[in-house]
Amino acid sequence: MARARQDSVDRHVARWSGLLEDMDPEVEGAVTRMQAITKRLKADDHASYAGTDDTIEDYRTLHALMIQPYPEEATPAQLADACGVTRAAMTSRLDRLVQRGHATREVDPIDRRRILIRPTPSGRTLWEKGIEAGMAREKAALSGLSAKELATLNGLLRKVVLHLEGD
Amino acid sequence: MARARQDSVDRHVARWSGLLEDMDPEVEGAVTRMQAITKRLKADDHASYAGTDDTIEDYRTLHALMIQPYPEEATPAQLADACGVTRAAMTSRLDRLVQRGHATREVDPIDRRRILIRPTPSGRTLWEKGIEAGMAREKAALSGLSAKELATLNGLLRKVVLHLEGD
DNA sequence: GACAGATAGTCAGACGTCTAATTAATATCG
DNA sequence: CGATATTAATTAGACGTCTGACTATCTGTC
Repeated sequence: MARARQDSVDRHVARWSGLLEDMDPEVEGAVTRMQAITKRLKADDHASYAGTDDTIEDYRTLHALMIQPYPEEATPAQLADACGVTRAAMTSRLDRLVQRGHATREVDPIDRRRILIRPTPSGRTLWEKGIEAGMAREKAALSGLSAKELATLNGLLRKVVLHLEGD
Repeated sequence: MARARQDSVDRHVARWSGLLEDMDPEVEGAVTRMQAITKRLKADDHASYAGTDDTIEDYRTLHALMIQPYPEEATPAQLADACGVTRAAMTSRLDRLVQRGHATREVDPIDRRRILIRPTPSGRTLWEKGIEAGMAREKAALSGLSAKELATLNGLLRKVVLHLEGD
């Protein structure tokens, strides 16, 4: 089995493994690589909306709205949870989304504390375009792996996530 | 071989795989899991400096400073590259670091456009404390994997990074 | 039925980052 | 030698997020 070529993370880890004897290069490498990969994906996501009036956050909020259990209607709190941001952050996301005509805000007549968010046709269009392109970017990023390798990677990552979620 | 238990990502992917037939659950799962893991690590990093006057960015800048080829002396541009932020961001990081007495700024006498950054004793102390704790957090996050599994994960991630770096 | 507590959403202020413009010093070349 | 281009660092203004405070509405209990 041929030794894999070095990536930038190997060089990065090698540089300071000399200074710190109790560092585990495998831990450091895995963490640094996951950070590098997600950073790259994030940058690509943002870049894909450069030059448009919309943002990746617009898309992600709409995506959360579309896949709600009760589809195409949700409260800000539900969307915030689904997107992994605070409610305050969702308020400003929704400000932009409504202002650009991609969604509507409406007071829930049953519980007047709650606001119901619904996508408009233009919001639906934005989501449909975004989901295609987003899946293509993710697929391209992982296209260096075979189907079998990808499944193995995913299994190991699931194990890590299960551990982080406290079993 | 027992089927692995479901994590939150499995449930997340399952919810919208019904709506989108041309989604690859393995790709989506791997990407979402890497994002979840790095997000958690980031949150833990920030939390570990809560209640102190210092931040994880202070630590990371100092870390870059310590592992420079020419140790313990670097320009803002070198630190920005090492930390993966812009020079503008490094300027404000250094403002805080210098203001809190963890580093010094000095004009390079040879090329007076350049600034030389050096850690102070308190900066060195902050780095030493941070590196221990940081490695412990990373180790804990990946402690659900055996040494062999971790090596396999790392090999697959290296392959992805090499692909992203254009071979 | 009134009132204390919980809950939904928003607002205010801070933080860290980004891009683009600016200032200062050095390099290059006719 | 002087004009121009390049390079290093900073500044200005925007963005998205966060925490914590605030308003409005609903719930439960006496």
